[in-house]
Order: sequence, then structure tokens, then C-alpha cells
Amino acid sequence: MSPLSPRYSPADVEQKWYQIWRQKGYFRPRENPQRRAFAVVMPPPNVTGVLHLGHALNNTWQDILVRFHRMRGDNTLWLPGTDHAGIHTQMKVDELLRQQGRDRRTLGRDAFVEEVWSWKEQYGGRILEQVARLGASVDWERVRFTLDDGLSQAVTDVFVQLYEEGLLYRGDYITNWCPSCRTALSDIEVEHQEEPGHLTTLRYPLASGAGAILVATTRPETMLGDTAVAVHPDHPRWRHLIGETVRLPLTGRLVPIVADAEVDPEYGTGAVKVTPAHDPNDFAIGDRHHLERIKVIGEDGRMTEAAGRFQGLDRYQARQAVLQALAEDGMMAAQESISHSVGHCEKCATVIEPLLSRQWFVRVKPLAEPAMEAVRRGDVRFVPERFEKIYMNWMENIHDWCVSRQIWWGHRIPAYYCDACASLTVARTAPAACAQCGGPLRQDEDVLDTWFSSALWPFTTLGWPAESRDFALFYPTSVLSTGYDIIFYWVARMIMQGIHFTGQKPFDTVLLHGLVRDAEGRKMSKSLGNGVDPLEVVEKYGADALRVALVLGSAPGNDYRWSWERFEAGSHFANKVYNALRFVLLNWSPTDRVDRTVSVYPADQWIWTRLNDTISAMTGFLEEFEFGQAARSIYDFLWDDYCDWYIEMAKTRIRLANPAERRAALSTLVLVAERALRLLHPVMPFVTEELWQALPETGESIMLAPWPEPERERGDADAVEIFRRVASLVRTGRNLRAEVNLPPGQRVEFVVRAEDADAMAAWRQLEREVSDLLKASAMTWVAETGAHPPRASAGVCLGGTVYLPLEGVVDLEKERMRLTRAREETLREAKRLVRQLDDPQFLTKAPQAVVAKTQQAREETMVRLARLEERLRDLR
RNA sequence: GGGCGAAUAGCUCAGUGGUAGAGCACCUGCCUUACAAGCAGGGGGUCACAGGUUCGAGACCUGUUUCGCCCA
Repeated sequence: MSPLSPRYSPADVEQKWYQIWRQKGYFRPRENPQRRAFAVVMPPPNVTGVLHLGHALNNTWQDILVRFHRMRGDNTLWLPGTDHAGIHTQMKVDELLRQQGRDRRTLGRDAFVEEVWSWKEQYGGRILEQVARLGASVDWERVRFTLDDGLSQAVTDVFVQLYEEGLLYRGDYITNWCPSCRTALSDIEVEHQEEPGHLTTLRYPLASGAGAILVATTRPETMLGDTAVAVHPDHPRWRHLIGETVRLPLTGRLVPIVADAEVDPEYGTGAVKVTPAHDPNDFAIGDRHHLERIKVIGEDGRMTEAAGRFQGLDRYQARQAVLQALAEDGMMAAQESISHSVGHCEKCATVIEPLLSRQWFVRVKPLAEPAMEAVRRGDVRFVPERFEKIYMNWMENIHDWCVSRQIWWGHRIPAYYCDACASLTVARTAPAACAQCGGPLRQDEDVLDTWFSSALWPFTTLGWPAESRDFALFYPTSVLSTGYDIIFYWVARMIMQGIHFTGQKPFDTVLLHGLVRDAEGRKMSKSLGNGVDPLEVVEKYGADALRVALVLGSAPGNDYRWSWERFEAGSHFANKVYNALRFVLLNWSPTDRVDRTVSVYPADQWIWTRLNDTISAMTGFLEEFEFGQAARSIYDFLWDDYCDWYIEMAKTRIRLANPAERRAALSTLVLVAERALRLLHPVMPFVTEELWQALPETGESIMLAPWPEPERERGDADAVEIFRRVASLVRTGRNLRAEVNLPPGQRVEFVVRAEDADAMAAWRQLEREVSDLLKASAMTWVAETGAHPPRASAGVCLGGTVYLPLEGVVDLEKERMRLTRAREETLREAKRLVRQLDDPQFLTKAPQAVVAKTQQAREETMVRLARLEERLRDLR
């Protein structure tokens, strides 16, 4: 550090230290099995991603934890990596090809996958480079990618094992189909939104000609695929029609009216049209009644051949055309506007088409049970705790998981089909030929859901299923830090798969952060343009400022609103710390040696006591993942205690006193700062390293320095009392100066009257400091009985009265009003305390410490009241 | 329909049963040789509402209102 510039410039500092740390291997775990392990696997950002503030927040949390544990001597691993993001990446490369006038389909699968790989090589590592800019102390030798050989083999192994255990099956079911992405999705990849729509009532004439049955639908175009009408068996209006046949309008198909208890008799007309190929409920009804499944909408969202004259129309055009045709035939009975929930693809926002298709599913319930039990018995803990309920609630109502995706980028499903004998083989390595008939095999075209491989992340990254040293040392991992929005996608599945495959939970603690929003509380989105690139913040204010701003005033699980003001405040703090140390270093001469003996000077003992308290508080907060409060405690210590009080008091001895006193003050400044920087290091790694290295007699790196422990022998309770009195005196004196509008630089005389010997002794021990802090030209100390100036502005403080004797300046009327106000306030306070201490219930039931504290407060308040009244009498 | 959260200073938010806090904004005065990205002083609150538990509730319990989110 060059102490020349009065402004801290993070840009000069941050990149330098990160490179040094990385080169020297400080980010690597010590791999000492004797030490307690602390392992975190980074939630893999996807390779298409650009860093956003959510990543910055999450990585800051993880880095705080990891640096804290490393300093505590734990065998600490933070493993980074990225995720292949199947659909998302494929879309990205599709777009790229389109710009080049090329197309995935004409390119062919192998060539396309080659394209994606080369794209990944070019851009895939960028997000990790961005993470590095935040100061993340990850082990770069252990970077993983979900499509790495080892991880891919593990995915295949897992698939095969689940299949052999009967937990994985292939079948024809209604799936959430995205006509734009052209793939099936799992239930949770569908986002439901309330949207305006129409509920249309259709007239379905009975084949017998004896009237019609009315059915209500929000999706009239699917009527072309109807294969039944269903009513509740007890429905009063329609019950008598059960068993009759309906002649379906437009198609003329004859379909039965069936009874099904699942039909809600209250909804619509109480009768529903049944389209087993296009609705999950209708599919279930179709299953129960063995109905035909007719697909009238295809994978491209257009009407199929089965839709007859509507073939080729887009599903929304078809809706209009079908409605018009029905109206012309007099089959439209009514239409009303309604609001209903519509599913959208979370990737591209296209309306999801429930479609009958053949997919692979994981039977989840058997996996969910042990995963719930692990949380129930506290084996896996959620922070904040309330998310346990959300997890449990979802797990209890879990449905089978559709894991096949009709895309090319990802882990290809290890299932092989023989067209000759229609047999299916699921195998770890591709078989040469069909085991049944010796015929040729073709591999399943589909790949697995990206989350299927992400679910294995905590153990496959450590080498599983091989019996690796890392797995033995670091699994189960310690903390999984992520946003509450992916509890279902990822956290729940990791717990299920982890327990099922390794027999152990994947992590002890799930630490959840909230969403980062803009100043108006909106989610950040590209279309709104309300996000901010964290690197822009880093360039403007530094990574330390970004980190401390993200942490200060935030709490686990709560959303965070970002604003430039918060980042700016963070940079102000970095600058404050820099300047505090700059002051120390400017006064330190190269020949000085640090005096490590215990100083008995009250100011020194006071700052050590405050430091010790801060160490205890901060350690506790970090252990409980209360990063906001941890940051707050070191922030307050450095700014309020160290800068505003201690440095100001130390200046007295540095400037005036003899060499021994000067050395004691400077050594305390250095020693306390050294420890405070260590406390701050996990939150603000760069500025703390820079300053720590500049301090005399430190070490190789603050990263390797131990986490501070309280040093009680250096603190002292009496010193705290002395400081309380001194601070009260100084505040009161400054207040007087401000009341009479004295220019801050002007030196004036103060008279201080002590109410007893203790107060006098306390003040006199630090009288030089008091004099400096008050900018006094002279201090006159008088005893209770001593003479005091009648024509003076006066204020009551803890331990006595301060007088500012200024002939002609004192406005007696104003003085009386001020004192009267103070007396009234004090009187209210005194009454409250007296009332509380008169209550026998309080005296017997409240803890002794609270009673003692209240008694002390009462005594101090009563004395203060008496002195205010005395002063008011003086003014009469 | 079920569940979860939020409601605290003008704004954004911390707050772990014991005298209501921070940052920003606001008012007054200061470029006091660490820092104007700063210093000193100041104003500003029925802790959404109503009950309850407790010696004591912003915090715990019950209900209500408003807003947000998740699930179906």
C-alpha cells in the first residue's frame, strides 16, 4: 500500500491480490484428514450465463463462509463449476446458426453437438472468470462441468441403476410440451399465470336425437379429439344420460357419455368433454374408461391430420376456426369471459401444450420418503428454518418426474431399441447388438433433463462413484448455498439422489438467499433492463464495496433491493478503513517496534474490550449464517469505535506525549487494526489484505492468518466505565458548543464539576484526550462543592455538569428552555424506571442482570434530574 | 382453494423477550494535516390493526387488513 493517496482505489489492488493468492495455492484445501473438513460446492452457473447480482450475492456468502473456515484452520474446499444447461444452450447455438444462415436439422446431430462444444470452449468459462473478479476463493484445480467424462459416466450409471431398481420407466403420458422448444418439460418447468380467457359452452347432440348435453371448455379446438363426455355419477341434470351416445359436432364421431366421480359437478355445466390426448385429467378419465386417444395437435403446435379440415392450422387459428364452425352449426350455446391459469414454458414463455407423448419418468415417491426423513430428523437443516415447510409440502405432493428431453445437447439416454424384436436394453456401455435376436440397435434419441445431472453434483464432482480421496474427505459437504427459488428444481433432488446413491445426505445445511430486485422491488429482467452487471459495480466501486453492500442490511431468505446508493455506501466504508490505516501508517516510523505488552491505559483497555466483544459477536453471527449482522458488527466497530473514538483519543498521545506513551498508543492502534482486519477479511478480502500487508510485523497473507480470539487480558471493565463517562462528557461539551454556535476550530475554556471522586478520577485519567476532543483552551476541574460559573451555558452528563463560561454569549431564555426540555425528558425516564423498580413482580421474576442494569439506570437518571433542577435554579 | 413471507424514521432495510437502530435523504455548522467518499451537532417512530401470553412484546400466540411469492 502506498499511503500517499487519500483515496482508496480498489482497481489497483484487487486483481493483484487475486493473482497472488491463486498462484500461491491458498485456495486449495490442506487435505489434512486430521482437520475438520468444510466443503462447499458452488451451485454451477450455466455456461450461457452472464453474471448477475444473484450470483454475486450467493458467491459472496459462500466466500465469507469459506474464508472464515479456512482462517479457523478447517480443511476447506470450495469447488467451482458450470452446468451445461441443455435447452438454454441449444437455443443459444440455434440462434447463432440462424444468424449464419445455417440450421441444426440440416447440420445433423453430431455436427451440431460439435458446434455446441466449440461454442462452450469459447464462452463457457467466462462466467467463472467473472466469479473470480468478485474474489471467490475457489479451488481452480477442481473445476467441474456437468458434461465432463466422469460426471457423464456417473449420470449413465445412475440412470441404469434407477432403471434396474424399477424407479425409472418409459411410457405414454400427458406431458408439458413446449411447441417452440419442441421438447417435453417437467411440471416445475412450467410457469402458471392468471390470464383472461373464455369459457365456451358447446351443445353436443345426443345420437338418439333426443336433445343434447352441454359441455363447457376453455379450449374448444381440442373438441376435435374428444372421445367421450363425462359427468359426475350423481349429477341431477345429466345422470339420466349416462350410457347414451353423443354425435360429436364437426367430426360426426359417436362418443359415449361416461360417469366419472372425478368430474366436478359445480364447474361449468357439470359435464365435460374428454380429450385424453390433450389434457391430464382427461387422460386419467380415458384410462379409467379405456377411451381412444386422438392427437389433434402436433409437436409443432399445429393441427394434425386427425383434425380433418383443420389440419395445418396453428392451434390458436384452429380455435377461432372451430368456434366459427360450431357457431354456424348452432352448436355454440354460450360464451363468458373468465380468468384462468395458463402454463408457460419458463425458457421461452410459449404457452405449454399438454400432449400425449412417450417419455422417460423417474418414480419419485420412493426417493422422496428418505429425503423427507433426513430433514424431519434434522440431518439436513434449512436456513432460514421456514423453508423446511415449503420443502416438505412439495415433497409430500410430489409427482413423477419427466426426465427425457427432445434435444441434442446433454446426456444421451442410455437406452437401446431393437426394431427387429422390439426389445429394450438399458446399459452402461452401448451393446454391439440386440441380446434377444442379434439385430442392430439404435440408441434413444433423447437427452436427460439438465437437473437430472445437477442432482448428482455434490458427489459426482468429488469423484463418485469412484472411491476417491476427495469424496472420503469432503462428502457429505457442509453447506449448500442457493436461492430459495430453486429448492424444488435442485435442492430437493440433490437430497433425494444423494441419499439414494451414496447412502448419505449431500450436505448438512441448506442456506437460502432471497431474490435480488431493483429499487422498485421488481424482479430483474432483460426486457425491463433494470438489472446491473456486477462487473460494472466492481469496476466503479470495487469488489469489496459490492460484497459489503450485498451483505449489510440483508438477512437470509429475504429479498434484496439493489441500488447504486448501497454500493456507494460500501465503497465509502472501504475508503474509511483505508484511511484509518493510512493514519496509523503515516504515524508509524520504520524504526518503530510493536509493543506487545498489555497496556493499562484506559483508552487502550477500552478499545480492546470493544474488539473482544466484536470478535465474539462476529464469530457467533458467522456460525449462524447471519452475515448481515456479522458485517454490521465489524462495520460499527471500525467506524464508530476505532475511527471516531479511539483514533481521535490516540492522537493526543501520538502528538504530545513522551516516546513510551506514543509507542503504547501506536502499538494499540496497530494490534487492534490487525485483528479488526482479520475479522473483516471474509467480507472484504482485498482491502483487508492490502492493509494487513502494510502493517508492521504481520505475515505472509491475511488469508493464512488465524481467525481472531478474544484477548481478555487486554480488556478491562473499569476502562469501559471510564470511557462511558468520558464519552458522555465529550458529547455534552460538544453539544454545548453547537448550541451556542461556536466555530469548531475555536478553542474555549470548559469547567467541569464532578459529582463524586469516581467521576473525577475517571475524567482526569483521560483529561488530555477530553481537552483535545472538546477543543478546549483550558479545562477547569472542580469538585461537587467547588465554585462554578453562574453565567454559563451548562449541560448535565454522566458523572457531573459541564459549563461553557462565555460572558455575553449565553442567551438565558434559550438556556432555560433547553434545560427545561431536558428536565422533562429525564423526568419521564425517571418515572418509568421508578415504576418498574417498584414492581415486586419485576424484582423477583426478571433476571438479576436486568434488575441491576435498571437500578443503575435509575440512579444515573435521578442524579441527572437533580443536576438539571439545580442548574435551572441557578438561572433564576 | 392450500401454504409462505412482508408491513419498523421521508426511502431502503436490520433487529437473538429487557430504554426503538443503520444507510441514504433532511436541517445547522465545519476543507479541524487519516478520510468532504469526511467530521461535529440535530430533527424525524402509536414498530399495519385488534385481542392474548408475560414482571416486561417490534419480537411469542390468535384473529383482521393490505401487498408479494409459491403450490394446486
